[in-house]
Amino acid sequence: MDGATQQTAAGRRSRRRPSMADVAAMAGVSSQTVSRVANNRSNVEEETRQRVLSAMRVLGYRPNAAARALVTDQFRTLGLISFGLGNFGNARTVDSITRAAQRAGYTVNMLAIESQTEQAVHEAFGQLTMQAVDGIVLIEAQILDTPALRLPSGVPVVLADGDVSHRHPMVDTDQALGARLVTRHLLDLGHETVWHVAGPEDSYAARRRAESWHATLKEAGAPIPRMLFGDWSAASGYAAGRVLAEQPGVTAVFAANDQMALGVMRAFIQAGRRIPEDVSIAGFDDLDESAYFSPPLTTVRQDFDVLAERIVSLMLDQIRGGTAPSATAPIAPHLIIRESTAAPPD
Amino acid sequence: MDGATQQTAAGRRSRRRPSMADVAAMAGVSSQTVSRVANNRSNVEEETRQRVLSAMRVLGYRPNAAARALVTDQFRTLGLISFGLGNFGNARTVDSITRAAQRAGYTVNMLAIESQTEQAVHEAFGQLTMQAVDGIVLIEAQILDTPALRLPSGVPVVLADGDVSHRHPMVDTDQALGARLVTRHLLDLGHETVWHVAGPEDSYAARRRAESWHATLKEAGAPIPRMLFGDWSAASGYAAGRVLAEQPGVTAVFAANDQMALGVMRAFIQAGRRIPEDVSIAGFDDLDESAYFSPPLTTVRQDFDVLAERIVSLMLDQIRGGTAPSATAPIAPHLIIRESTAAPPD
DNA sequence: TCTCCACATGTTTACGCAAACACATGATCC
DNA sequence: GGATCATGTGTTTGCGTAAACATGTGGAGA
Repeated sequence: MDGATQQTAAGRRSRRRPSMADVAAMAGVSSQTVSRVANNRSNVEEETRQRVLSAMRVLGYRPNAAARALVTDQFRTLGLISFGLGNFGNARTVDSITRAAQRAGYTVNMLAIESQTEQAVHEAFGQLTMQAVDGIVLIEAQILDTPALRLPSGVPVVLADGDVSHRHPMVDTDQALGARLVTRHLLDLGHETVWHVAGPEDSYAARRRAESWHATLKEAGAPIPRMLFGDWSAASGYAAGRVLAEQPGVTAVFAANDQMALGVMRAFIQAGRRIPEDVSIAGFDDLDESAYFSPPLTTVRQDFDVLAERIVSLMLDQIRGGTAPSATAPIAPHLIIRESTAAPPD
Repeated sequence: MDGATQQTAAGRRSRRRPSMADVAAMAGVSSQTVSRVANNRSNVEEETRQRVLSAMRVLGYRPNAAARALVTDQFRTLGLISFGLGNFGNARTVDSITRAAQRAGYTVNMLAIESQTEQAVHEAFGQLTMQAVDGIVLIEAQILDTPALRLPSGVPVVLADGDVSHRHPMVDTDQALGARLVTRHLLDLGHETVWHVAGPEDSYAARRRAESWHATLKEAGAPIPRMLFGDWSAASGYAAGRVLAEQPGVTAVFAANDQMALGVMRAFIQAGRRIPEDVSIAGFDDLDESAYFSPPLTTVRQDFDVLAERIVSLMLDQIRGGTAPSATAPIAPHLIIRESTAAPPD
């Protein structure tokens, strides 16, 4: 009986991951010295260090992240709330943020939300603050300043491409400029006006692109066609494209992202309209793939890396300094002209 | 002087995030009762619970993840090592894993590695084990069993679409079956043989697709053309496509993923060859977008959700049970025939 | 009526680490 | 040659939480 108990205890003990104390015992030093070696402080004699290091190796020691974080009060992890990686623009953004964070020695803890409801954002936020993160990045969240959704304080937050908030630092792409560039480009080509397939109504980026398209047309005195809505997917672009392809007057379409532009192109081609001879199509994002569409897509290039760089540095400022950094100017995108746009047929 | 010190101390105290002790003091209960409320245990009187809850609200209390993890020994976070989200197939996989993990109450902590070198994988692994994770998922890592790269034990690991390992559970898509399906499809259409644009040489998935393509041709007694290599990107597919478009005999091409297939299609179209009348092109992955290429792409659909579901459940088995689960059968992909493939010209 | 038990709550402890402090030892300076 | 200092190491402590154990209360069952 006693033997069995012993064995169980031994089993349990050996299953337990080794701690500093175990390493210390084996190396014949204090656990504090082990700590010094683990954090490679300079004030440890070389011979001692080697002894500790080899004890670590033998025991397979790994520092316990929880204990360390409890003392240092940091995890070197950023929380990230986004709408999932299905949307390529999102995926690119998240990719860039991950890399930027990594360069700063941080990893990224992801949480995807399905919908843009206050409820969903709030829940995600709650879950993430209970997670081991030092700060939270919110992508494309536009409903933060509603009274119902008060983001809990005490956690550094950075907003990217979302609604204006006076309570948190933000980073933004100049969506308006991008939309203006494409719209003008199409108008300058000689098109009487430009149709628009917008992103979902609850997306802030989509709204700003649409507003700017509208303003640009108005400035130019061009007629303003009714806007169509998609959900960023190629399928929704295709659906919108079919509607547009039935209207004979359509000669230029600006889709709010490249995926939808792809769908729009497909619909027109299927309807027997040539691009760009019969109709010009432009997108937004400039995915790596867009240059290989048939025809290659005229679009607006976003600099995801710069965006990510800024997000991370704003985050680190808050984590380290505690100061609220000033807002930075929005990042300017630029127009990439390819073969999907041309002068209208006469 | 004393006043200043006082103030500083007070400032510091107030800046500190409130702990259970603070909530307990305000609610006039012990901190253990606060803990019970926080974990909503049943054995707390309703009136007490409300008192604690409101104290939490007033103080803006959030549980400290580090302290909690130190005691419970779990973070409810999975580490994930992949090659970045630039590749859409990867992005889809990561997206599915994130969602599957979320359903199980876990978040995903990402780390992207640039290259498939032992060094990079090893470093990523090291960094992640020091992070606050309960287990680590490795996607497409094929060099794990080299003697130099011994994954540290003590951390649950699951391998996805990677090299065979006898030390860790794995989940796999049946790459060979997928490649066989497309190749056979093209052969059955009447093509004399099928060219192949493979993924990078160091990718296990790419290698298996290529091997299966080769075997299928051999079985059918078809001539085996020299294989071209890409890096999964549309640009590399385009480069390969230009080479192929110069060879007049090419009537059918199987690209190892949809992005490269897009590039190949572009190259052929640019060379004045019609798809599928002059040449058939097929891909692998079935991105949502592939149905909207011009023409829509014949490809192999991978079920990323099932893959993710299995990965996560294998992970949880290890975390909870500690048992090494048996290997599951590879996930069968299936062929999606669209308009990019047809009988060869006569 | 007394015992026993369910229930609400409090007290003590351990988790693993790093900061703060203490203490030797030997070199360096006037 | 004693004061001063840098260097390597050990000891003590506290971070915030949840488990384990302890206590007190009231009601059910004999």
